[in-house]
Amino acid sequence: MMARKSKGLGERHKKILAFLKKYQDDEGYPPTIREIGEATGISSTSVVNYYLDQLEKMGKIERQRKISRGVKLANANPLGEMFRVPVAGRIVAGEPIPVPASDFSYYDADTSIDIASSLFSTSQKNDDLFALEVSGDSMIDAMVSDGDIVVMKPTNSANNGDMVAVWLPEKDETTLKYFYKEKDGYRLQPANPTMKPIMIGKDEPLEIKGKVVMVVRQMEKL
Amino acid sequence: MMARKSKGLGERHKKILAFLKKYQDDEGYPPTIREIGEATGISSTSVVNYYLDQLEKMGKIERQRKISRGVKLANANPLGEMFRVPVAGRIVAGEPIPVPASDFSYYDADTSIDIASSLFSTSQKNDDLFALEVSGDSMIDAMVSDGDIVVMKPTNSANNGDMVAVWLPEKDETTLKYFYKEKDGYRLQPANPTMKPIMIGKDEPLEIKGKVVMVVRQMEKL
DNA sequence: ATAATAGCAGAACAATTGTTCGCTGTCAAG
DNA sequence: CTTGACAGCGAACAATTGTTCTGCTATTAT
Repeated sequence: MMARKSKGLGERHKKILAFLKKYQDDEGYPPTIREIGEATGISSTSVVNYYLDQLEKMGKIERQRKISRGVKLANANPLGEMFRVPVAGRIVAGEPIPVPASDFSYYDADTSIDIASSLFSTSQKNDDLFALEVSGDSMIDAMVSDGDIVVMKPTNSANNGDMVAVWLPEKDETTLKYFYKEKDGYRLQPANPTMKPIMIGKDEPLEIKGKVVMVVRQMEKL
Repeated sequence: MMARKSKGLGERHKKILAFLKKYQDDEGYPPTIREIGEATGISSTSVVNYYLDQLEKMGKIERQRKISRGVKLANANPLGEMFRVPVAGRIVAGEPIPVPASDFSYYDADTSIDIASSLFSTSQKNDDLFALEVSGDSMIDAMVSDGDIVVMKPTNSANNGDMVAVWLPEKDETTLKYFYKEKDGYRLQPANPTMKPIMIGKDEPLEIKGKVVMVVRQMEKL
C-alpha cells in the first residue's frame, strides 16, 4: 500500500533536514533529538537517532556523538567564504592610528565589514586583520580618499614595497606610504608617482602599525 | 593589585564573547558552560554562569536557560550574503570600455570577484553589476591606480555627483569622473580635488557606460 | 577596623539529552 | 508459511550539561 521506499531521501529525511535548518536559523543552535522528533511527528528518540544515522551516512549532516545538539548540516557552505573584519576606528593624518583591542577579537555588525576571502590570493591566516576608515583628504597621495576603508594586517616591521601605515612621532603625523629600507634610513614613497618620497633617518623614530592589504571605496550614498 | 574593572567589558567578558563566536563558527553549535570555562581559564562552572548572567544583562548575549548550549550572541548576523560580479575586462585610458555580454551571463571563479552584500548600504538589485580591472596609471586623477578593480552598474545616464565611466569619442578616451550636468553641457570632475574638471559641450558626444559603485584595491602580491 | 561586595573555586544536585535494548508490525522474497 | 530486513515505539540507562550552594579572598566603602 504505502510505497515503502523509492530511494534516496524519504519523507522523514526531508522533514528532519528542513527542521534542522529552520531550527538553526531561528534559534542559533541545533535542536535536540527529542525536539526533532516532536517537530517531525516521531515519537521515539531512537527513531530520530535512526534517521540521523542514515542522514549522516548519506553525508547530509555531520554529528558529534555524545554531545548535546551536536548536529549540523554538512552542506553549510554554498558560495565562497567570507570573513568579518573589525573596523578599529578612523585614521586621521594628525592622530595616532587606532589598533584593535589586542588579542581578543569580538565585534558586531555595527563595527565591522565583510570581505569575501576570494579577494585574497593566498588564503593565509587573516584572523588578525582589522580595518580603518579614512578621515579627511590627507591621504590622497596614497591614492586613498576620505571615507575609504583600508584593511590592514598588524605588524611592526615591513618588507620593501609594502604599503604601510606609519606614525611619525616627530611630526605628529599618520601616513600611508610604500616602505623601502635604504642604507641611511627609510624611504616612504607615496603611491602617487608624481609626488616625492619622505626620507627618514636611521635614528628618527618611526612606528609601523600595519601593512595595508586592501582598500575599499564605496561610492554608494544612502 | 588587580585593577578592578569598574566599567564596561572586563577581560573575561571579552574572552567569553570571543570564544562564543569562534566556537560557533568552528563547530556550528554553541559551547557548554564547561567548555567556555576551559577555553577562558575559568575553572568553575558557576563563575562562567556568573559572567554569562552579566553578559545577558548587558544585552551582549541571549540565553535559553535550562537547555544545553542555549547561548548565542545577541546581534548574531548570520554573516550575510555575498554575490558574484563578473570581471568584464580591463579599462584602459585609450580604449573603449568593455561591457559584459549583455544578458548572456556566465562566469566562473577565474573571471569574477565576490562582494559581500553588506558592503552595499541599500540592498538594491545588483544583478547587473560588473567589474573592470584598471590598467595603467591614467586614472590617478580619479584616485584609482593600476590594478584596482572598479565595480560598476551599467547605465546610460547619471545623476549629479555620481562617479561614472565615460567614453569620449572625440578624444578617444576612457575616463572615470564625477558627473555634473550644467546649463551649457557637462562637467567631469576628477576625484582628486587638486585637479581641474573637464568641460564637455552640450553637442559633444559623451557615452556614459556605467556608474562606479565601488573600488577595490588589493595590495597582496602572490 | 569592620562590613560589604565582587570575583572565584569546588562540589553536590537536578535537568536535559544522547544511547541502547527489547519488542511490535509490515512487506517482499524464498 | 517462514524469514529477514525495515520502520517504528517506548523505556531504561548513562552521559552531558545547567543550577545552586557553601566557602574563601581581596578590594572598597563606612
